Amino acid sequence: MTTYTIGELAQEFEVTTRAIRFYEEQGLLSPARNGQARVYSARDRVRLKLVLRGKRLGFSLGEIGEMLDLYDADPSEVGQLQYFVSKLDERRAQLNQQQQDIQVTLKELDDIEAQCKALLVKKRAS
Amino acid sequence: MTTYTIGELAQEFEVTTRAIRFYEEQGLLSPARNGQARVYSARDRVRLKLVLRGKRLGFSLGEIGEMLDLYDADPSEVGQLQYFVSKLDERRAQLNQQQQDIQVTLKELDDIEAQCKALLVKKRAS
DNA sequence: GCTTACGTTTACGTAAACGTCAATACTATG
DNA sequence: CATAGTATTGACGTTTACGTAAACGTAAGC
Repeated sequence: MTTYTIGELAQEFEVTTRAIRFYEEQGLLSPARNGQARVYSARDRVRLKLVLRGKRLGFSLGEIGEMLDLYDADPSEVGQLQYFVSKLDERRAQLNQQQQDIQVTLKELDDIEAQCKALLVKKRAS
Repeated sequence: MTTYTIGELAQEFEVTTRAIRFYEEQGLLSPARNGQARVYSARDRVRLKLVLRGKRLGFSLGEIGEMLDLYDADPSEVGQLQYFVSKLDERRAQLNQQQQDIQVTLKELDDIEAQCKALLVKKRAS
């Protein structure tokens, strides 16, 4: 059962220990303790990974928290479960929107680069 | 030559006028004036659209500013042009990373939803 | 000419996401 | 055992991206 110190995780994921502690303060992580020192399990590590992925996607820590809840919640009541599925759809819609945005933007970058290359050829000719 | 008032744009894109003025303050927009009133051209509208798309992708206004520069800059010197292309690649890398993140996340959402549906079937059976 | 609607600037307030000390504790090593 | 390295908990500071209110200008309609 491998564990990690806060410093190890910070180094692996290139974040500061301050950030990791802050995520804990926000309820996104809850590592065990050895005395007063934090001890991170494999599960904690995965959660941190998910947090950082969420950040790269531009989600707030609050939203990321909701997503983490989706991952490990076990909705016992059917009503809750349906609310749950609606939350999933919400996320999916956001992510699909992002995908579209990205594709449009990537295409635009291609166009710009093409113009640049054309310009370079022109310059080389002159 | 169609133009827009700040209120029209705010309504169309569902942002506050305050936000639009703030984007201007940050150098992302520079509408013309009629007296002291702002007058937005089609180009300004496009830029606002790009700003909002950038936001949906989680970019900071600073980064969005750089991207806007990429769109309409005309790099006259070759050195600048190469720096330019490197900037483009940088953006592309970020967007590709985001695409990967999204696909992984979407797949995970699918898995979770499948579990939910299985759970619903189970409940219906009981 | 007064109200209503929309616009303006100026300025202070605020939430989010950490950064940056400071003071202290634990552990390992020469 | 003294020092170096890594940890801890406050607590205040900072940046970003606006919100919010105040005080005022202007054009339209009754």
